[in-house]
Amino acid sequence: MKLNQKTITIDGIDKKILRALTTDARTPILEIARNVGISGAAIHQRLRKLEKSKLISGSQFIINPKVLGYSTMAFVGIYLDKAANTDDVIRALKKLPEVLECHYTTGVYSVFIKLLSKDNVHLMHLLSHNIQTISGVLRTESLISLEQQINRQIKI
Amino acid sequence: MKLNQKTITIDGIDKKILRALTTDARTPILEIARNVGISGAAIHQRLRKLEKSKLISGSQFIINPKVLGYSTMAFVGIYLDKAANTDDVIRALKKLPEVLECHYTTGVYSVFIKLLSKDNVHLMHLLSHNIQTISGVLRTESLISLEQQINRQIKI
DNA sequence: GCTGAAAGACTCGAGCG
DNA sequence: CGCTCGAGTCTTTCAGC
Repeated sequence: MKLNQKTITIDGIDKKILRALTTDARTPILEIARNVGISGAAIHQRLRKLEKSKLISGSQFIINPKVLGYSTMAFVGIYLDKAANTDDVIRALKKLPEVLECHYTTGVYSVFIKLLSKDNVHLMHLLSHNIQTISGVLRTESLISLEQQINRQIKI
Repeated sequence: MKLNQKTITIDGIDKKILRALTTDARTPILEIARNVGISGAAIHQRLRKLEKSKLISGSQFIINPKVLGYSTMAFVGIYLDKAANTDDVIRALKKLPEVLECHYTTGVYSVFIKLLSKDNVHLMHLLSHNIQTISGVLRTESLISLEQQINRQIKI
């Protein structure tokens, strides 16, 4: 398999490593080693190669927001006025921990965000007090996720 | 800090553990142990408690899609016809590896997805050949992310 | 909820083919 | 270059308090 950046080649062993570690970042490397039939050190070296190539950009434990009381996910399209400084708006959005993603987008919105709130009251408060009050924001359009059925990374 | 599920309490040490491991899932537990002043075994036990409470729902290595040639992220709102079986549509979307998220939503769309494509040609192909051909799908509206400035988890 | 100890696993350097 | 081997460190489990 040929890749983009500096044409790294990943083989079946690399794929097995990636599949194991994208499912569970704490999978014992020796367990993978036994499955593919090479030493743990070799797996470790391949991992460093994959990290160096930027194919792996890190690892993280996944927090379940529901346990923290965050049960409402919403997507919000933001309209900016012509004079708005988009960078300033992004900077203001970064300060809101509830904002998980923020995108410059084509289409009717200038900025499109994904956020988590505790409930609809909290969402309304975020919109009216924290987002619509940002200088340059004209208005917003929200889309509430009632249920998320797919959440995954790109397949390797 | 009181939490939702069975009112688990997490203290400052738990927060430090979580902050370390949500940043890098392979952070040595003994390093965290030295920072907070208790034994590695104690950290480990707290981790098991956090996992048991479902506050931690797993861990994963993060794949950088750009290195795989996936450089276009898009959000697609999907209109379904009245007779459409939403579950069947979701099932069809699950088969497309490019679809990373899928939500039932309020508002004009029935289903809202986030997807990754290699480029605009690939995106157009996905829309016209793989998504708009799903039985029940009336039409779609796309929003292309030109740049993603925020990508994070909820703050602990 | 913590510690200490032991077995197994991780990580890194050195060196082989 | 990709592999193995081995030494030092880290993880994980368990008994005990």
